[in-house]
Amino acid sequence: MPELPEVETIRRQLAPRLQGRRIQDAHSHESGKFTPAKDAVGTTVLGIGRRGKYLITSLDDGQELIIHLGMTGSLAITPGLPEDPYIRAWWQLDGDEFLAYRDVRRFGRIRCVPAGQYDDIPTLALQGPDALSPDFTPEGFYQALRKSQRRIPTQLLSQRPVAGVGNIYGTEALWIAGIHPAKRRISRLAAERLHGALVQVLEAGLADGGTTLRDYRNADGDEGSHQHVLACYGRSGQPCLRCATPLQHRVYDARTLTFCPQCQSR
DNA sequence: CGCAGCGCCTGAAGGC
DNA sequence: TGCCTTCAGGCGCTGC
Repeated sequence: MPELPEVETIRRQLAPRLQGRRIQDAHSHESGKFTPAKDAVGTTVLGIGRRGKYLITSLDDGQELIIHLGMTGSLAITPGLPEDPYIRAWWQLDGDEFLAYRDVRRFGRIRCVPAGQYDDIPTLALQGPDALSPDFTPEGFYQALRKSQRRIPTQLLSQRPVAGVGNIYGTEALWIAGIHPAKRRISRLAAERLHGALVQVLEAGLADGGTTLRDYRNADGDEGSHQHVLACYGRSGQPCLRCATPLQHRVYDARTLTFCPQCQSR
């Protein structure tokens, strides 16, 4: 699933190739999740940014084209239109190139909105500071976590205390910080540890070009490599890399969380 | 307003 | 081999 490192990898690849390009035409799957793709036709791309897991493309008519990749979304610039039943939207660029949005499970979402107007995209409107921005501070993170009584992993996935974290990197960070996934309140010190762990795992994931478990591909169609160094996610039953205790997994709030029963205390 | 629960989706994997 | 069930889970929506 594309989380911050995967989305940022794609953003860095697309930015130089999309900037200044005119969008000649567009087409989308009939679902309302994707039909706003057409609203970008006739505009020119000014630049492409990112907030959390949202790609935000600035257009020269004052709109922003907003893309969330969901679980299985990917983007690629192609010389023609690929024969692929899972292309849910495409934009035709000048020079007969296409920006193609592929999403097998259709959990992704495309919107076109006046710049900065995110009322119709609640998660984007309400999300916290991007995890790799200077606005993500240990103290601010601690204060944000204190506002909710939900379990810490659930809070992370809500995007409200911090933006860009999904189950993979969240699971890794909780393992590094030694925080049990059932916890609802953590100390200031633990919040500082979790803050540091989140930055650490997200930067490592980005340096590895993301995590490819099954679907994720970058804009060149390549896999990431961070799946080879995951310490906790997907390793239930295998020995903890710190203490050799077998890792366990349990479902909390409809999400599977893997953790070390020894190192991650309640 | 916070939050729990559900629905959206489809391919892969496991059981029989 | 083939059918069926389960699982993966980010996010929007509904209703308490």
